[in-house]
Amino acid sequence: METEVGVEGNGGRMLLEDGEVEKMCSPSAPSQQIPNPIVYKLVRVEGDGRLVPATDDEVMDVAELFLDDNIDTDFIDTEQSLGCISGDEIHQLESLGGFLQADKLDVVPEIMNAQLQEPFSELAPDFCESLMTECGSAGDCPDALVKLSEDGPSSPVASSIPDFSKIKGEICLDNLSIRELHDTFKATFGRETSVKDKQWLKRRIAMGLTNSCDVASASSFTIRDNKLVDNNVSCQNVGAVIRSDQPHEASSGEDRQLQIIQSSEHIDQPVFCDKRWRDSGTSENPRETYDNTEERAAKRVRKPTKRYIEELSETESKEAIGRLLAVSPSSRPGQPSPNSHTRLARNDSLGSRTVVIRSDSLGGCEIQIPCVCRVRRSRPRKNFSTLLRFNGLDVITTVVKKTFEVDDAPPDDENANIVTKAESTPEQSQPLVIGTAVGVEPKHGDSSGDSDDNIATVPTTKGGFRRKHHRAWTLSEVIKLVEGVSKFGAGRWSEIKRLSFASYSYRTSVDLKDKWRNLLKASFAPPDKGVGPRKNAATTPIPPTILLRVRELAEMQSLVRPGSKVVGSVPGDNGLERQPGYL
DNA sequence: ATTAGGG
DNA sequence: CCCTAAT
Repeated sequence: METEVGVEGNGGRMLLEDGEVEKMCSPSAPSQQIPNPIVYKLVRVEGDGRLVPATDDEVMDVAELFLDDNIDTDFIDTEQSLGCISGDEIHQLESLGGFLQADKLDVVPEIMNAQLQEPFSELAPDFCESLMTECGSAGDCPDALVKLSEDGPSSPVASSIPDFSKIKGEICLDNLSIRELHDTFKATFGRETSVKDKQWLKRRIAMGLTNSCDVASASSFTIRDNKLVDNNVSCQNVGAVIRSDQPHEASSGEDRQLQIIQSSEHIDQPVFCDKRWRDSGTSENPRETYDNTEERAAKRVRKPTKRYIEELSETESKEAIGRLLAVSPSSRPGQPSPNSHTRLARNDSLGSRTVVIRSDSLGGCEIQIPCVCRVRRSRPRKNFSTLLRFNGLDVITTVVKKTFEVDDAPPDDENANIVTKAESTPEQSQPLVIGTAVGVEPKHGDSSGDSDDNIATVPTTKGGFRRKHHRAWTLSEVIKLVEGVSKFGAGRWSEIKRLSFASYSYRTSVDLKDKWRNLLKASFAPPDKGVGPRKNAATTPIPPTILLRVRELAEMQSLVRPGSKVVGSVPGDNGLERQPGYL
């Protein structure tokens, strides 16, 4: 999809050291009609604080997050108008000064919702329209959303580059006229503003200059050598806001992160990821000082509706679902639910993250398919772990791995094998829905009755989130195991797994090994003092025959194995009489 | 990646 | 079942 939605007119321009992103953000054609376009651009913050244009994969990653709503809808609360990353990264963000505007990150889903509130509805209806069209029909939103014109036909609007040379020396905002304030604003932020509120302008400029919101009383600044000198308010990293010929040496974050930069004319609100913005009192809230008019900019925006999410998801995964349904004929007559449906599942175990899960009926078994429908072409960047969250309170450092881990709730039934992890790598375990070889035969009419428990991820006491809960071994599984061992020998568990447990995707080779160990123990252990009823029926009683067989096999194995711990036992001696050769 | 063994 | 160490 070569749609270009990233357009930029007079909007903010990011200050990237080598202008690379600037190039990428060069306005595309529609910018003439759309005075207030919105630009999303992904950049990565290098360890030295430099910004590096995001790679396609990163872009895709973020796009997925948008679609998947893994960035919780909470963040859509723009009331806070703050997007914060995490405490550790605040510095970096601060160093980016007024050029990070994250408070409208949700604008994309919003826009596509077509039920926009100001200012977007008035801003760029065409833009919205095209977005909707693109996403609705093509079902390829990620690309459409983030695809930025890398070779925009138009030339960059030079005037939108902040130019601190214009505000050299001492300035006193109080003495400036609206017009001068506008100029200063532009010099500070690199874009025009139409706001006529002097107070607001002053605040904004002050904040821009100081990279702080503690500008309650500050109105005089001295700019020298592109640096803010000696003003009353805290001002770290002012240099970062100022265009400089030298690379940013802003912060010293170790991690590279993806960050989303967005700017829009009507959001004249630089975002400082600083608690002060939130915590500051009423008079400190920039929104409130700018609350009175039709020009009110960043207004609270609605969350994307469920419907939106669903539809989007539907489009995205329709194909995959279709495949799955095609290869998985209904095998359980007892169950109705012919129609697939989706539902929105919310997983609050991990900091209230919303996960969209599609529930579908496959062969009578409900299968949950996380709507992560885009197949990543390559692995994400190693440290791509920090994502934005826009909830006023918290900052989230969402590790992508964990984000998707939740989705990794195997169907836990015979159909489990149709949902597999592709590209499962240690660093990244994003489950992908793919149609796999389903040449599997659930033939054993045996009671593989555990087919329908919905086992999901289980949070561990401390940090981790472990997957399965417990899956009782069925008799048929045990038998298969025993058979496998007899065929391939104990220890060849990966073999057994592959050849005998192909249809039990949830049993790993380790599981097999463990189970065998247990079987062994059981088989050699005293034959159960059959004292009355087992209170714990949980333990599937293993038929003595099986146990016997296990013992046989164990002995054989021990013979063959180098353990040679075997006592005077001759090959062929089905040492049923012999007792445990514990090893 | 697989296996073995302990927890 | 999980984790880890050793292959």
